[in-house]
Parts: sequence; C-alpha cells; structure tokens
Amino acid sequence: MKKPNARERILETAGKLFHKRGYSEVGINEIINEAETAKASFYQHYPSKEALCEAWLQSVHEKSDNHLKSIIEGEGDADSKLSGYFDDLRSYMIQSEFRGCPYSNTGVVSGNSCTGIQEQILEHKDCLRCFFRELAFQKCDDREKADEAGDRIFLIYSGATTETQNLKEIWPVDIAQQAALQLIQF
Amino acid sequence: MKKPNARERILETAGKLFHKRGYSEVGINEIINEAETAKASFYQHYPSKEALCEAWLQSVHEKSDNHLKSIIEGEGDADSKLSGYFDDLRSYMIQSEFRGCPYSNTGVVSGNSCTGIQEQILEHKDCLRCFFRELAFQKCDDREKADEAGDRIFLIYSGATTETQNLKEIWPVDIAQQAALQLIQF
Amino acid sequence: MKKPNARERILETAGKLFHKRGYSEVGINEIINEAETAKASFYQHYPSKEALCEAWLQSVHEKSDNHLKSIIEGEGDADSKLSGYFDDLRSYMIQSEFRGCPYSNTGVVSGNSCTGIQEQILEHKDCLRCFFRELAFQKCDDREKADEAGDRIFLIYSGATTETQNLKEIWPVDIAQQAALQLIQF
Amino acid sequence: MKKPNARERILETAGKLFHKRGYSEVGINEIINEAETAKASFYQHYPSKEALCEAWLQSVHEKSDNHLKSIIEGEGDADSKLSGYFDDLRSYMIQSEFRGCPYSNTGVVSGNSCTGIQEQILEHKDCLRCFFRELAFQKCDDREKADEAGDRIFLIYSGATTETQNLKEIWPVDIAQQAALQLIQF
DNA sequence: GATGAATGAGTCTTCATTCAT
DNA sequence: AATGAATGAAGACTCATTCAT
Repeated sequence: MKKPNARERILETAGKLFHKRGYSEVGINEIINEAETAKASFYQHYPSKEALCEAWLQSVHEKSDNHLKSIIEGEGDADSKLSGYFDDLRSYMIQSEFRGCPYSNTGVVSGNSCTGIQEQILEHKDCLRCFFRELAFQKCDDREKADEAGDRIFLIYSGATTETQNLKEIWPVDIAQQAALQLIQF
Repeated sequence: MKKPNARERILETAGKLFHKRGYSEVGINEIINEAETAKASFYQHYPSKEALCEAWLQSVHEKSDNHLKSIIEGEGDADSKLSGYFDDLRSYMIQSEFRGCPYSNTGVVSGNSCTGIQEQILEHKDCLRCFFRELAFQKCDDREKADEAGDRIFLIYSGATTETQNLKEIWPVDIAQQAALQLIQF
Repeated sequence: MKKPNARERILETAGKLFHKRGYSEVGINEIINEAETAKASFYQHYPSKEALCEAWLQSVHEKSDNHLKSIIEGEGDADSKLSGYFDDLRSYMIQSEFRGCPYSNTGVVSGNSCTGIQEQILEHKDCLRCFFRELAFQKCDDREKADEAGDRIFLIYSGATTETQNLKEIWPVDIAQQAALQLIQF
Repeated sequence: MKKPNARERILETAGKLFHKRGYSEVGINEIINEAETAKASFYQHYPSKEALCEAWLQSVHEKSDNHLKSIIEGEGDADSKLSGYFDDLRSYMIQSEFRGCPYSNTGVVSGNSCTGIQEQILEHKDCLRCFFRELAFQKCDDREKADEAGDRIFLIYSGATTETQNLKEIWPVDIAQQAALQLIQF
C-alpha cells in the first residue's frame, strides 16, 4: 500500500501537532501514524525530528512573511494597518485555540544545541520587529522615534500573544491593539 | 548514609533544572541523581513529576509575591517603583541566563490535563497584572484608567520577558522599562 | 511479576548469545527476551550494550585467568601442562560449537570507539602471551629463548582457534598441539 | 547524469568498507551513497547484501590466488619465497591499518545461514593451506612431513594475522616469519 | 539500465512510575 | 522515612528490501 506525497503529509501533520501541543510533546510515532506513513519514509525526507521542526518553522515563516508584506504594501494608513494586524492576530489566536507563537513555544523546549531552530527564531522575530518599525515609520519621518515606537509595539504584541496563550483569554489582544494604536501616534 | 531534608533538596534541584532547561526536558532520574536521593524517596514526597512541578511553581510564586508586595509597600513614588521593577527584571534575566518566565515556559509544555499547573499560571499572572494595576493606581485616581495602563504595562513586561529569552539579548527589558514609565503617566 | 537477579540472568544470557553469534549480531531485545527481563531493567544494571559486552568479557577473562593460573601452579612438567592446555582448548572448541575466541570475535566488530572493549582484548591477549612464555621458561632458563618460544606458541594457539572456527573442523587444534610441543623443546 | 560501471563502483566501494569496518558494520545505504548509485540500481546488480559480500570475497580470492601462484611459480628457493610472503603480509597489514583477514572477519559475523559466504571461506583457507604445504614440499620430498610443516605454518600465519589485528601491533608478523622459516627446515 | 519514494521490522535508549524490603 | 530493583510504554533512529515509473 504505497502512499505518495508522504513528505507533504508529514510536514502538514507535524505542523498541526507541533503547534497544538509543542515540539517536545509530539513524538515521531504520532506524526507518522497520523500522516499514515512508515517510519523509514519519514527519515527519507527529513534527517531528524529537529530537521522536520526547522522545515515547519520555515513554512510558517513564509506564510507570516507574506502576511506582513501584504499589510505593508496594502491600502490604508498605518493606523488601520496596525489595527488590522491585531484583528488578524485575534482571529489567529482563537482559531488556533490560544496556542500562541510557534517560534517562542519551540524556543522554550529546543535545547541550546539546536542552532538551526534558534536561527529561525531570531530571523522571524527580527522580521516582525522590522515590520512594526516600518509601520511606525509610515506615520513618523523620524527614523529613531519610529524605531522606538516599533520596538514597543513589538513587545506589546509579543506579550499579548504570550498571555493570551497563558490565560486562554483573548483580552490581551484587545488591550495590545489599543495600546499599539496609541503608541503609533507621534 | 542518611540524607535529611530530601524533600527540600529535591525541590531545590528540580527548581534549578526546570528553570534552566524546561519542565519537559528534565527527567526525574536527573533530578534524583543531582539531589542524591533514591527514586522511591522522591515518590514518597511527591506523588508525581507534575506534583513536583506544582510545588516548584508554588515556591516561585511565593518569592515573586513577596517581591511584588515589598515593592508596593516600599518607599518612593510609583515611577521609581516601576523603574525598579524592571531593573530587577534585568538582573534576573541576566542571572538566569535569559530563561524567562517559569510559568509561561511551563505552560507551553504542560498538556491540557495538567489543571494544577494551569491554575498556578493563572494565579501568578493575575497577581502580576494586579501589581501593575495597583502601581498605576498609585499615580492615577481613576480606577479604570489605572487598570488599563496596568494591563498595558503587564503586556509589555510579558513581551520583554518572552523576547529577551528568544533573542538572548537584554534590549527588550530596556525598551519595556522606558515604555512602562511612559504608559504610567496620566 | 517481579523477577530478581535480573543482572545475573542478563549477563549469563548475553554471554551465551554474544559468544554463539557475535556481539554485533545480538540485539538488546533478544537478550532481554531470553533473560525474561524488562528493557528498562537491563539499562538499570548496564548503562549500554557496550558496557554489557565489557562485563561479559571481564567475566570470561576471570575464568580464563583462573584456568591459566591453575595450570601454571599445577603439577607436572611444562610439556604435559602445554599439552593439557590444548586438550582443554579442544574440548572448549567442540563444546562451544567452534565459535573461537570471544575477544578476537568481538574485536572484529567493535568499532574503534569502543576503547573499553579494546583494552580488555589487549589485556586478555597479553595474559595468554605471558602464560605461554612462562610455560616455556619452566623448560628453558634462557629468558630470551623462552619468550621467543612462548610468542610462537601463542601465535599457533591463536591460529588454531581462528581456523577451527573458520573451518568448523578440529584438526587445527591437533596440529597446534603437536607444533607447540615441538616449539617448547630447547 | 549517467554513471557507467555502477556494478564495479559498488563492488569496489563495498570492498573498501567491508574490509575496513566489517561486513556487519556497513549498511547498503553507506555503500550506495559512497558509490554514487541509486538503491534500486544496487539491487539490479546484486540480489542482496549477502550476494555483494560473496562477490567481494570472490574478488579478493582471485587477487590472493594470483599472488600465491606467482610466488609458487616464481624464482628463488622455498625459504626466500616463504620469507617474502610474510614480507608481503607485513606490508598488507600496515597498509590496511591492521584489519586482518577479510574471510575470518566476515566469518565471525555471517550467520550460519550464509552458506555462500561460508563456502568461500573454506575455499580460500584451503588454498592458503595448500600453498604452505606446496612451499614445504619444495624443500622436503616427504609429502607427509611437508604437509605437516605446511599446516603448522598456515596456523602461525593465521595467528599472526589475527593477533596483529587484535593488538594493532606488527610484531606477530615478525615472530611468525621467523617461526615459519624454522618450521620449513627439515 | 536506472531511479527516488515507500516500507515493516528492527536498532539502542529513556520515560515516569511501582514494587518488595 | 528510605531504598535499589523492576517495569511497560515510548523515545528517536536505521536496517535491508521492494515498489512503480
């Protein structure tokens, strides 16, 4: 009984499970069972569980990056863009059952030896930071002030994500949205 | 070779390891080895690994609570108290090698079945939130406005902790400190 | 269903299997099944398969060493002792179904990283070499000549063991016995 | 990217790896990677790993046989031929990093079911034995005495090979060479 | 003649927990 | 109160082999 496209099925399944329960709490066996693949098929496509995690984070990053770019390049002023971002975040948190940021969550459990994962975290976080800085810069010509505001919004976004996950309540996103809209005023 | 205070040695050892590497990444074998206890002795004091985790979080919460209370009841105005809190956070993050919040970190890997752990997270986070609200209230008689400011500071504190851990850099604490001091102005 | 003395049962079982089929061809599963133990019980007593192998070689060495000592210290002249040694070897080869020397056999498949195993091989072989030298010295006061004869007998013993195993025939032991008796004449 | 002579590349690669690390320690994945072939191509040329091993032993045997024949048919007396053989053995052991006899090494790990491999071992060993008998016969017309001497030299050769591999020292070859030269005197 | 994807059974090892003493 | 031995389930990973194209 040969099943094609094992590679994609594995990545998709692992993505769901990693996101929902955390990298460390999901075993290879569970992934291959749910993806209906043989264990050796898994290792044909991904040299290790860690490599699979990297592939997953990579795929998440691509989606996230496209999202950020579409906002930056989209219509409307910075305020509405920023507000829209938090609207999206709210939907995302609810839809993902309050699981928060895949990168932060993975970083908590990936040991210091996982340099590949750590690099991806840094890259993703940097992109987000730059996104908020860029948004702020669209309202304020002063690069320095814009950067400062962007960094603050980045932190309040991160806090909202973290605490929504912790408390299983959505209010942190609401608070963050309001705060962000105020922080972007110059 | 009788070792007294096995209970405390276990708790202390587990605390160090859980904090440094994360609840899911530390096995009880490692804990009892480092605490120089027998495995059965461990289970005499703590019915399960999860129970030990709860005891650890409880002990952390007590220290944290005392810290927050001493700030609230201490000398000085709200600004200096708030600023001092972030100074302490900075020291803590550096000294703990950027491991971040034990509660958030544990929440990421503790499954949905761990209600005891989840409850502790809620309690701890609520205490922090109230702390920031209280601090804001010391500067602003308007309860509603103070609460809103407190919540925002809470989120930016959380974001700073999360991202300092992710990026292994201290700047988020600096940014959060500045932002908090501004958010508390009315 | 608790079974005591798992440690000994494991060592005994592993000894039989390692000897009969070779270290690399016997898996942990087979050992614990035949020893009727749980897998974790195995790892409580032996940190690794390699460590178990070392324990086995150690136990073999002890028996071998006692055997050699009893010959050296026993009654009779060197000729009869030497001849008796090869008689014992003949019995051993037949009884063990021509599996040859545990040390040589293990050395073939234990990678270069197994320093513990390699050390045991060196030690065992050195003991054998000294045994033959000592036997020769009992017939010849000239240390140098005795050593040379002992080394030659050691090699012919080794060759007999190797080729008896390869050919599944006993004649190499017979030939070696005759040759040894001649080599020991001065 | 067509690669001709896949069959030969596989055989050559497998030969190197089998010899250096042992039949049981080398997987076909490693072989096909190093030989830059596809897995299915491998099974097109060799029905199994065991068959590949037989092909390898066959190729070794051919070289060995030519070597023995060239010695037998070569110039010089038996003494110098015998001495030369051990000179060659010395070079071989050093150059192959003390890996010893491919046949003996394979015999240790090839299960009883591998009749093809076992047959090759018998054949190769018999050729060697006959070689030494023939050499002895060149010095002694008495067939019986020559055979006995040949067998003894065969065993001391085998012991030298085995122990050089075990001890990672070359002295057994030296000792064996001297002993052989003495054993061939009548 | 050649290939990459798929496979089930196996490898060694660690997990949190419980037992009898 | 303390202990060392025992356990089943699971962990990540590799094996030689076969399939459809």
